[in-house]
Amino acid sequence: MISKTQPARVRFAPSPTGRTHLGSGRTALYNYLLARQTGGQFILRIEDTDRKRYVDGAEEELMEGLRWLGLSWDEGPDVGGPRGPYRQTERKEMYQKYARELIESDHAYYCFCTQRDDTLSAPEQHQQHRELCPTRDLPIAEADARIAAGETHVIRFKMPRGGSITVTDAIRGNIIVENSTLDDYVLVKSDGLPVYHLAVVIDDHLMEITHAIRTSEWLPTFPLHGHIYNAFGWEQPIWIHPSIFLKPDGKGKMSKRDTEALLAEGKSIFLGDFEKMGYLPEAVVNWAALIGWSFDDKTEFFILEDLIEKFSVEKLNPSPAAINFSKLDHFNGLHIRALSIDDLAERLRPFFERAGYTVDNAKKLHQVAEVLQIRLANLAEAPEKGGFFFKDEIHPEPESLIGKKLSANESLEMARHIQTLIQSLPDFSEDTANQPLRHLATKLGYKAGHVFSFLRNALTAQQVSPPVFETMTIIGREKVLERISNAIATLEEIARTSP
RNA sequence: GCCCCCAUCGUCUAGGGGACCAGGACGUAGCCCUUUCAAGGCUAAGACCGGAGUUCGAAUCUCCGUGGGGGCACCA
Repeated sequence: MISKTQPARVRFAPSPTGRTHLGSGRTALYNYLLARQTGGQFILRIEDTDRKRYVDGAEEELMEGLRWLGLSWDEGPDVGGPRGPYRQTERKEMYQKYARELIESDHAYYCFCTQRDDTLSAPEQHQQHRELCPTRDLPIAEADARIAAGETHVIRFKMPRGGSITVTDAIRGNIIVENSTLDDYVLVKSDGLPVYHLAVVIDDHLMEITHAIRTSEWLPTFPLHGHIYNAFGWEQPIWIHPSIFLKPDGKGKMSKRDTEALLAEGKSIFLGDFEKMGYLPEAVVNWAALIGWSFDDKTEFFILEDLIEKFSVEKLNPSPAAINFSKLDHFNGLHIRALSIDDLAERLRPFFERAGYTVDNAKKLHQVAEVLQIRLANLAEAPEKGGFFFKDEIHPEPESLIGKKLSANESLEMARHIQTLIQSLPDFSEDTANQPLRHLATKLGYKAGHVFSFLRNALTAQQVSPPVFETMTIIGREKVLERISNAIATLEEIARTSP
């Protein structure tokens, strides 16, 4: 049982090698939740030791993504902190010092082998480095001399030949691995920078990390990390390995090709894309939290504050989970509906503006938000569903103004009656306008649907729209009458040519 | 090939020996509500991978299969 009262020091440690995935977002989220729940610290550490894969701007996008989700960190490269620096390339000297310690305690050795030895036969290529390396047991003094002479080298962990190691994951229990299946992993590269395995151990130790959350991709090298801890004689954090996300069909993890295919169908798993696709950070958080974690057998709607209170490592699910975009849409709808109208209005504003509409009337925006709220699966569809509210002129399809099974002349006649009635109405509320319009339909021998359908098309130029009365109220008397007379003009035109 | 992890409806999951002829959610279908679309309400179909054990009793424990996933870099 992981204590909720002992402050947890946790870290999210991504490498700036590309765009930030939803999976990273979830890992960051779980870390954040544990820190906030226990009153501990959430640390952001940039693992940038791979200079070849470094992508400019990735760090910025990553931070933006975390901020968008609402995950704030207490220590990190931008805000600093007592255990910095928080960028691994800035910690180079520390790693070298500790690596030397490992050499001197005979847990590691200098290796001068070339990166890929083509003189090796095929079977030898598959042999463990441990069995091949000529300098594995070279005296340190001799190795130092070769290094001083400028010979390129790496530092490798000296994996025991026999025995086994037990490492413990909080959601999977003990994992026992034979050392014979492990090899002499490189710890420090020839460029002098550590590889992940060394850096993570040293950093987590020095930063006093109490819980290390990372995905199950790290399980295969988990035993190595255990060995490194043992070599240093350090106490390990509580390890937590949630499973990775699988692509929507459940067949394997997301590849570059998959993410591109997703983009092509208007979906994305990049944190940086959700906002402009109309998703609320609240929905993404809710959705991601529930992939691989659950609270109970019925509660699914959570905001960040709920999750801080309710998250528990014990309820993490060890099996891999396929992501489900329709569930994201569902959560987005729930969170849109949970927003206050004012909040929704302000979040909608940029979407209307980006679509080219001028939104200078706050009251109108508020009304539009109110009427759109239950009709939106995401914010991005607002202009398409409610753009007509902001247009000066609309152009309904002429055919759409003709009632079902009615002639143009009949429709025209009905439209004129509607116009007269609307003009005489004190206002457009459902209470005052509904019955008169229905009576009108009955009196003329049409269906109520004919009347409403005409109004809908005349006022919105859409077959599908918010309810007519609310729409009329928002559009306003002047515009309503203008659009009706425009529609009548169109009908007159049609009636002239094909009555 | 070798190593590791995992295994309940199509998907996400509840379940930690009897409360389960297995509950919830998404999606799907139908119905209700209704001026369209939604939202909401109701209903339906839909799963314990297989085989041995352990036990009075197993979705739950053990083992073996099988299946799925991950990893085998001087990447993280």
